[in-house]
Amino acid sequence: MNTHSVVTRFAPSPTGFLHIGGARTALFNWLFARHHGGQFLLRIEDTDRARSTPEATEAIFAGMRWLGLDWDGDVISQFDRVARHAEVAAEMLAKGSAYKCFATKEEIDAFRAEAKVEGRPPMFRSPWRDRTDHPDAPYTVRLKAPREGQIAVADAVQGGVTWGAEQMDDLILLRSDGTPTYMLAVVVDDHDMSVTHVIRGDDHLTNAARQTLIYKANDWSVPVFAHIPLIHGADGAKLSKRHGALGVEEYQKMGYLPEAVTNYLARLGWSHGDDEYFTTEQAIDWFGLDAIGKSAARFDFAKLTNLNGQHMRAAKDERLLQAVTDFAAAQQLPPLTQLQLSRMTQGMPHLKERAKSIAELIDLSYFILAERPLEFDEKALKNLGEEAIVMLARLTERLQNATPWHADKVEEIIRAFAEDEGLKLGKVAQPLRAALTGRAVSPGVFDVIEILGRDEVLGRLEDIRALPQG
RNA sequence: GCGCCCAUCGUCUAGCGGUCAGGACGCCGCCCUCUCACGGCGGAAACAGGGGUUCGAGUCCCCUUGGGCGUACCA
Repeated sequence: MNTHSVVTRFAPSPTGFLHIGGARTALFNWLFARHHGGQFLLRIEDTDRARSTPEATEAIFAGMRWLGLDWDGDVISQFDRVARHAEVAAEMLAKGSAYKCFATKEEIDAFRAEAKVEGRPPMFRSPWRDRTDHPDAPYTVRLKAPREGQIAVADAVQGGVTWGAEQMDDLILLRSDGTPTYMLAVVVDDHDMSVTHVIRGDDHLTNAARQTLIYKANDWSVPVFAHIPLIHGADGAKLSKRHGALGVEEYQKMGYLPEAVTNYLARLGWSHGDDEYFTTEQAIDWFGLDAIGKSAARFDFAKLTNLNGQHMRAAKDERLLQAVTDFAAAQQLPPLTQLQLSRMTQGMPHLKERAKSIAELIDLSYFILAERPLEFDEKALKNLGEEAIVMLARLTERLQNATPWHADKVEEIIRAFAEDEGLKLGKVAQPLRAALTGRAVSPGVFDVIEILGRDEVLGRLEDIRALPQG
């Protein structure tokens, strides 16, 4: 074990569910830590008391668990650390790397308004930066940012990025009510947690520069930054609910497998040669910051769905069965009966070949889940005309004597029947499928027959005689 | 406005000076076939534009255009 080499963290604010973008950020941090045998920490950025909720925190935990992103150690609450943040601010004040600013919100607003009119940068320049007189009034603690030179960030993904010092303002560390700002809290927490690699969305790139200033002011070592490109919607615009910026639990409800979501997310912005389909273990094996691209990716449900189909086909039957029951529970469907469960188990090898999601698999399982008499969809009905029903009645007689009741035996009988009737197999199989499944699409009829069992098959064949014609 | 980032098929991407610009999803056609799916074979489909550098540019530099992000006593 090499726990000291790499420490990453995921630091969501608990203001909503774990959306897909956050999930990918978490995934990258997790993959990187696991690849290096390091630690992956979880910190909840709950300093915004008004917007943070315990439900959201719970949703984030649930989402990460579902994806299999396990974190090390205890979850850190940023809010619990406000005293520590204030302490660091006090130290900076004492060292002179920060100062008390007595400017009021109104004064700052006025400054900005004036700057805009005069075409100057809207960055506030506090008059209190170099003053030593301290009125008895509320104040904020500001960083005394360098006014000259360059500030550089060596980003593992973006490369070297520099800003002129004139682009940096004296950002607020502590608000006038004494609470820390995000900028201070993140740096202090990451430092205290010994985070070595900060992997996050590239919307934070400029924050990296400002945060670097805080690290330097405290003589702390700066972590490796890796700003990964954001995910966009299918139309290239910012990801919204319409596009898939849903909570990860929504993906579960749509019937996606976590390993497929993980696979897809990993491929968004990261690549390993031409590999498209891979397991989470392989992703851990292969993952590295150097193979992360710089441009934003669009979310594509079609590809996710395809990957999901591949993962379903590769999944063990029992795992899929579990996913089915979980899915049913999540959808608040009635739990499966013993009979349904056993038929489902038997049918799984045939079902999973055809479904690209758990939802589709369940839909395809209608013939397993339904009770007699079946409901027939339109396409099934088209296969059950008068002639077909009479034909199936003749077939039923032969089927009754099938022994053993196995797909192979049944196939033998049906093929012989078709030949005797002078019909192509399809002319028999399609009506038969319709009669047995209520649909025009299903696993192979011979398999369907074996799964359903003699009594059920014969029963269903009898049922269709009652079908109204016309 | 200012700053920063980005730009290869519709989409995800490979490419790291010399390739017929490769793969995957999706799409189209054919095959397999009891339906569907799987699988197999084939096809259409891209280096945003313009300047340089170089014997040679998708690859390096500059500009334009188009996107994105940031510019809070939010995180």
